[in-house]
Amino acid sequence: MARPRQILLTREKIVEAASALVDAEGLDALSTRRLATELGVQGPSLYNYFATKADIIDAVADAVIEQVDVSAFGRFPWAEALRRWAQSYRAVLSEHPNVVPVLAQGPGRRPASLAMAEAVYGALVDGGWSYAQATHIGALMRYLVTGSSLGSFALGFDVDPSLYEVYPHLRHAPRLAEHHEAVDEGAFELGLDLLITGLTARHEMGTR
Amino acid sequence: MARPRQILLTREKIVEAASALVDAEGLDALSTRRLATELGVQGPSLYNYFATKADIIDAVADAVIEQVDVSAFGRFPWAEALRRWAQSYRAVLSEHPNVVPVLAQGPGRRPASLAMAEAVYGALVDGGWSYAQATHIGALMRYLVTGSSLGSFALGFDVDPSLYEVYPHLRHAPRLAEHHEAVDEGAFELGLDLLITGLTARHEMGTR
DNA sequence: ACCTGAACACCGTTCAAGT
DNA sequence: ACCTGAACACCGTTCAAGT
Repeated sequence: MARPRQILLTREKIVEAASALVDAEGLDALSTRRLATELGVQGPSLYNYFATKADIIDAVADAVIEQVDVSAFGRFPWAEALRRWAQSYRAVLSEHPNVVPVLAQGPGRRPASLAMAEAVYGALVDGGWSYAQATHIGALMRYLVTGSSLGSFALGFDVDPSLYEVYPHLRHAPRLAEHHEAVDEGAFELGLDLLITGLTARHEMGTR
Repeated sequence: MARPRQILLTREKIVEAASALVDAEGLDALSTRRLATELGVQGPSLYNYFATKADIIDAVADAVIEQVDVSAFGRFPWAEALRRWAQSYRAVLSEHPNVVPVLAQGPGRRPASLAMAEAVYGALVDGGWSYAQATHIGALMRYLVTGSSLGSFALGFDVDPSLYEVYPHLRHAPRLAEHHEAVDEGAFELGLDLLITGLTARHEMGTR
């Protein structure tokens, strides 16, 4: 039984199954053997479609970025466009927190990530920022979006209450987990507001 | 040969060797067998000192956080203390970029991380911020510090120049790698400045 | 108490088949 | 061209030894 009577896989099917697995159980749950089983196939079959497991993960990550709405960049001034893009970016990443560690590493050579970076830099440069400043602003936005989408600031505190007896100000930390989405979204909105307000002020002052 | 004529390991020796390995070759290079070899010992021996590999990594991460200078919190008003702490935090993380993904997940139950969080929240609350606001500000600082210390914003672009022919605004992206520390530090300083300036303004307006 | 070899249940990847 | 079983060189972890 070592033959294909018919094609069983496509790149799309593999990416779809891998995305579902990562979303449901995390990056660590994604193994080539496990993924293959999920697809009714043997492990090595995947290598007919992807050179390495890292390439599969890259495809999963790029599929997430494809969902980000960059259309604001044509339709609004740079500050408003930046705000709308960042909000869409965060909304998408929040639905796929397990993929965020991959995206936090940078665009790599993923097409959707590069196209998004191109749109952001283009809009900032068109808006009057220098390339150096646009680079800083783009980086800053990525810190904010990826940081708040890891979704783990609140969850990152262990839930064992006895842990916090020594730390008076952290007494309520384990209860953060109950509304962790609100905490991370609140921090994101605060940061976005401070950054855009501050950048707008500098832009108007000509301090660029 | 299955006996200890004398003790070969301590927790400290293990953490030291693990830190060196992670700093030099990255988290993926840290395997229990490899680490044991480095220590002149067999893999299972490590389990006399740590319950799991994850616990070893936690100890490595906490040793990094121990180096962060939190002394500013007693000596300066909240805004200046926050700035000094964030700069020390980033300086320490920049020397250990491979550990940052662990720290980005949150404090967990690591003592130094919890003590640092306690110091930050205490200072903010003493400075007049509500617990809810202090939580947002603390989260925001972590996004900024961990994001910029991944050190990979600039490095995250693939170096193959032919990749960028389609993206006019990214033409110079591969050359970012040459001065990636400066890019990430610049983005961090810009973000820190915008956040602290904005927070100070809100604090003075009583908008807390 | 601490270190060992052997073992278990996994990995990512290669490759010579087979159709 | 695509799928397979077998194999290679790894993993983290457990456990019954041995001292």
